[in-house]
Amino acid sequence: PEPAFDGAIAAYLLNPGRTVYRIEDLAREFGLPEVPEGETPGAVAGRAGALLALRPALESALREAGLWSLFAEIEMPLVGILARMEATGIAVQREALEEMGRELEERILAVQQEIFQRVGYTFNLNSPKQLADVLFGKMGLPVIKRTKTGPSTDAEVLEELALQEPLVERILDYRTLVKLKGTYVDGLAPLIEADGRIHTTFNQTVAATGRLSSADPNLQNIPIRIEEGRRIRKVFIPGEPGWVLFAADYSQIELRVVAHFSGDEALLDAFRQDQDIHTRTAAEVFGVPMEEVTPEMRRRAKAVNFGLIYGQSDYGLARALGIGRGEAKEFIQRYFDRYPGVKAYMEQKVQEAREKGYVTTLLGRRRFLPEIHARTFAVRQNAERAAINTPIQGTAADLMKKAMVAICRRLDASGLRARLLLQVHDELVFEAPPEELPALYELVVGEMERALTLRVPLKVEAKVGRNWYEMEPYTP
DNA sequence: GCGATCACGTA
DNA sequence: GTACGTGATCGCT
Repeated sequence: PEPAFDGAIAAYLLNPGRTVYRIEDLAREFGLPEVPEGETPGAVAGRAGALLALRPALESALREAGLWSLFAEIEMPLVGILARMEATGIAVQREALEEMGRELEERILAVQQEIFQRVGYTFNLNSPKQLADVLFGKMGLPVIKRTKTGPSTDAEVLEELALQEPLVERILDYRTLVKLKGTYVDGLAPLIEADGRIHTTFNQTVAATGRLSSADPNLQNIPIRIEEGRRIRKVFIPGEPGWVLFAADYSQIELRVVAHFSGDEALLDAFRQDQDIHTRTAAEVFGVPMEEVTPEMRRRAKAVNFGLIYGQSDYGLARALGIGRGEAKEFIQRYFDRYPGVKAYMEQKVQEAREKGYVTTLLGRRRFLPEIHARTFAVRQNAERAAINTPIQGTAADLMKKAMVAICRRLDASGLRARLLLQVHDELVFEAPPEELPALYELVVGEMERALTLRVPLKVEAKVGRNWYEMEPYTP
């Protein structure tokens, strides 16, 4: 049975930047009588009473803010959907996970040995401080950048140092292996429950942009980019014999949202023609036909497109591409020359945040940005980037949530046995009997593509596999 | 045991 | 440059 009202979710929509949802605090905020704190029967009863009184106050506030339909038609129905996803969980091959652990352990010991041998003594390789002493003290390597407490030893720094000291490459290997074993093998193993499945918690009131988050464990950050880590996905399997995993993900959802909001002709055109967006951007920015775009040009254009979503600065783009600020500034300049609608859109969002104090998504979700008026430049700039990014990231979240509600409603009515397991921001993961795939595809891809009508088509790509590693493109 | 810090995984 | 969560270390209580 679906809950009718959740005070925390109401409070989240009214201000998604809040971090606590204590009834005592909400009561004060909405002008109710003071509620006693503590765990005495009186305090507990007081909170129950206050929550009852809060309901009409929160409901009126939602209506006044134009958030009622988002609350009633998307967020509340989603509560039950997420609860079911959590209860269902995802099956994990314990044996395979443990085998990966043993293999990683072996490799870690070997790499560690090699490093200690070269350094001449042992130390705690997991301590950035001790590592810094070795690299910048004993070995006399140059400090590339600093954290607030000392020299930085992050991957970016180590990659640069590796050019002059091969040992550093081994330290990078060590970091990768330890991360995989610690977070994804030793971290996940104890969370496999008696049913052979891992049950995450989807948090619906944490992310200020409207996204979900996943914790205990976080199943939204399972490695995929690097092959080494990607292998972790092999242990995530369908929970019924003969079943498969089915995934559907939005293609370039955030840039499509930018195209919709900005109305920029070139961007709209690119998506209407279903072009490779990074290649098209490279062609525009470098002034060549799409056929003549080189991999390097595309790589740079891709960074510009990402930067765009994040509210790019010349400084940030320069860092991402490892180029000078002047050159980065030129790229951005050229981008805005070719995509003037995007430039105008970004300026408009910052202005809106200044005037109204908040920005909104397509479905009216709002995020307050009080720091848009900060006296400190860096703090203010951060708020300006959030003003640009939130409507984009948040609208993508709106779309996905709306699709999830529609999909689950239809799935329930369909008699299909397929189950929704995970949401990873722009992707949904199901387990299903293979014979249901054609119907599941139509249902899921159809609802995702038609969740909202934008000025550009929404594109969804489907994949199927015997585990979360072996996912191959699927069309019925 | 707790919190800050650093580092690093995802979209 | 956006948004998250987790693990190890380290200094503190």
